[in-house]
Amino acid sequence: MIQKNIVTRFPPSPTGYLHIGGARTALFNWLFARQTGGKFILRIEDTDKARSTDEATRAIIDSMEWLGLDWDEGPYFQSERYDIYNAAIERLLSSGQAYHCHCSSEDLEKRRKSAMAKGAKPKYDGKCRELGLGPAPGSVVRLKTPHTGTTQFNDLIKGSIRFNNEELDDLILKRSDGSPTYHMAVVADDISLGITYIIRGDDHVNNTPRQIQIYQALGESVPQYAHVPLILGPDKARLSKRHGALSVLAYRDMGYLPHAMLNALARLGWSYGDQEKFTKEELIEKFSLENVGKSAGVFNMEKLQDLNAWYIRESADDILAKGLIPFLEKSGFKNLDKEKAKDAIATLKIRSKTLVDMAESARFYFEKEIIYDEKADNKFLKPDMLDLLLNLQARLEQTSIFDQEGLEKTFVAFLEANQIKLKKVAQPLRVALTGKTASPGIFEVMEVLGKEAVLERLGKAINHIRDKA
RNA sequence: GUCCCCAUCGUCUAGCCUGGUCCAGGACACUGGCCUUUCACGCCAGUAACGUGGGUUCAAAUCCCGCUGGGGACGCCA
Repeated sequence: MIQKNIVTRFPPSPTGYLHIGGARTALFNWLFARQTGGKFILRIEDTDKARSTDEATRAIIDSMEWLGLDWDEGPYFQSERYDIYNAAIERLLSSGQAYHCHCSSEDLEKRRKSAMAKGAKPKYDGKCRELGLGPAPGSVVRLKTPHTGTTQFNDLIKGSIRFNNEELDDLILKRSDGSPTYHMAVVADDISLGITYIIRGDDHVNNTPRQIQIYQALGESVPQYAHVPLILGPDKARLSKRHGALSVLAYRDMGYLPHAMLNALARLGWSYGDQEKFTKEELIEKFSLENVGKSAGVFNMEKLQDLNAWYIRESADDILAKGLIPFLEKSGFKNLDKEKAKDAIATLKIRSKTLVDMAESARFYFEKEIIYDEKADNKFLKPDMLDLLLNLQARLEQTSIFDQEGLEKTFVAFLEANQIKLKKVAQPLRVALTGKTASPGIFEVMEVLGKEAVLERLGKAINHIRDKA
């Protein structure tokens, strides 16, 4: 499998954000290139001027960068490469492999419809094929394709795929406005960039024989193809906007780690035995087109979430801090104490599914004033706890060692003296310190908060209980 | 409609090429239990699938054919 000079590419059209299907295609191309020591090229297919935007280009690049999919060349912009396409069209024209066609698009549309109505495949009828017409305003250039025989290729994922040439028609290479069509631009670009492996979505299978015919007409060697099955929505229909969050960047904003995303994307359609989790290095080492499945799959958000939770647990605190702080800032906590944030993260990481989640549960650490959850307040901050809490307050005031170990010792003594179980004070204290009934371990919370804040919050809770009585 | 592709638990998948070791394995989700200062984590257990009909064979999830179902493509979009 290790070959030199392997070149792959990812060619999104900047008509929208990068969605998870595109991201997976990019990932597979990237993995294949990295694994073989080849090159990975980014090319922006912006020949459709009406629909392409700079904003979309930006979003695609941001997404790639967030995922860590770096490219060796590019981004190339097709809109800047018309010379290459025009040269190819000229070559085809002068060798008689292409011809000028004067049929109008309205006319063609009519003929397509009537063919469909008759139950035939709507294809160009070849009206201008043998007319030997020259260029004219409004005319296009078409490829003169073979009518007989078959066009076949060996797909690296799906195996041998064969089309009867009579199914294919004379596709347009150059539009009436002079711009190249998608097929022409892709093939000319892939030739000029030396692409050897084309890994793309399943929806291009039908385009492949047409593109192969262009390679053949140009006398160029055809690259290897690998068509990756599409990603479907939960309703098994093709993924679309109505399925919700599709943009890669949306997952970033929901607090997913890029590596979790990468791992989830890789495992959608590809597998390596029973292994579920892969480092980037393992992905590069173990990926293979051979192990990409043939059938379309549904993107499983729950699995992504599980993966994300796992990677959060595994990540170092300072790395998580970098990711988390923007989310905390977004919810209004500016100029945070980074050390405290790191300590907070250490207590939160095993119980957070996403960074958004974590930022939410971290609030109490940074909040000036604890707001008690109503139910928690009613259940645990009751007058009959007053004596015990006062007793605890007194004892904590005497305590100088405020780390988990020291606190545990203090509590053991305190519990023994009062003949109670930890359970009895832990919940009221938790509510006093965090406002909620669920939080990290009580000693962890106390250590991160520090003696001063603990006593302050405990004091407030005591006053709050007194107000009730 | 025509062409192309696909078909294992709810979902992602292993197994299929090289039939027997598969009354089908893993993961997520779900259910129950254990652990426990709460919530989690962790651990243990459980529910759950070879679309269907035929053929080949001593033997089929695995090979062949039909059917059904799903997806994709049929643009001067990419």
